[in-house]
Amino acid sequence: MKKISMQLEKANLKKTKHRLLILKILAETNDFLSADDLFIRAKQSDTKISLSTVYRILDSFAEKKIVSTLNIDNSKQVYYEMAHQEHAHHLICLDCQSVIHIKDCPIHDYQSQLSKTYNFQVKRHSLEFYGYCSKCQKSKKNQ
Amino acid sequence: MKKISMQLEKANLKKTKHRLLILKILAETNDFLSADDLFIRAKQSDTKISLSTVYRILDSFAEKKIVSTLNIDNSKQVYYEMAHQEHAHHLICLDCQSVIHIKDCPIHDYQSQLSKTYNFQVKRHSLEFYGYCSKCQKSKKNQ
DNA sequence: GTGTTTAATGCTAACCATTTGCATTTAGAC
DNA sequence: GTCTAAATGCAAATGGTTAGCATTAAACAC
Repeated sequence: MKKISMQLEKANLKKTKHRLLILKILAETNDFLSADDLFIRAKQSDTKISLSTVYRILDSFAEKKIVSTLNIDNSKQVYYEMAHQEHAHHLICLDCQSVIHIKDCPIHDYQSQLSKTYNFQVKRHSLEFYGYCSKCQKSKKNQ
Repeated sequence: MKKISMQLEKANLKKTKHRLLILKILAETNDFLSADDLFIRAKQSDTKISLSTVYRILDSFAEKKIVSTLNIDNSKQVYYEMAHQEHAHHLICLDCQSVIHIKDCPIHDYQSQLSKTYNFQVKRHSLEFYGYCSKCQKSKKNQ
């Protein structure tokens, strides 16, 4: 059995052609994609799909931790990628929207210290860096 | 001259009663407020105001750095507070939505290191912790 | 103060990402 | 193949935010 459909099996989700298609698209890219990005790519295959199905599939995948989501400040859309096993942070380019993954997490120790100081039970954190990627730094100089 | 209206002066914004009102409401609270929260509070004063005015005022305030914004993961609304001089992070309660400010920033050094490693020019970062505040931890236990 | 100019406001409709309701289709179990 | 619950398509609804345009009000000159 293919690795991709195994994910659905493990998650106890029915293997539908739409779910397999969305999984395949996600598996083929390293970028974060919005629901609409996925919808557009899915339509390009010969499978017919509706946008609400894409949303419903993404919701179920998020619940089962098959995908992870990224909320970019000041952007209204949610972005999705295949979930990695590891906790990660991101460098987000303000110009071209590209995202660089960082696997290293500098604040795990800090977090447990926080919990004590504020008596706050931290469940997760989000740490995102915004700025300009090397490509966009160059093109800005040339303007 | 009052401190509040001085902010408008410094920012080169006309002193209108609506702007002064929004500033006053922001100055009176330590919480983050959504545009709608502000709209509701503003209506309770005797000044007539429309929601689009609230949005426009907040946009101008954000541009002039009079307010700072908070984007909470999985929430569609933007939250606003009077801008503090200092960079801060937050503990956000998943239950009661309360926000605790943390002035300490654990990643300034890390950030400059990142810039070198990835040749990425970091302009800012957002670091938010999600979990349960002490009050909500207690009420969860009692359920 | 009055007049003038330009920005701010109110109102309504538009927008965009996302969600929902409901009828139809399909996967999976028998 | 039959059955049943879950998945899907479609269209309409939702919620936060933005835009267009006519009206009002600051700010500045006089």
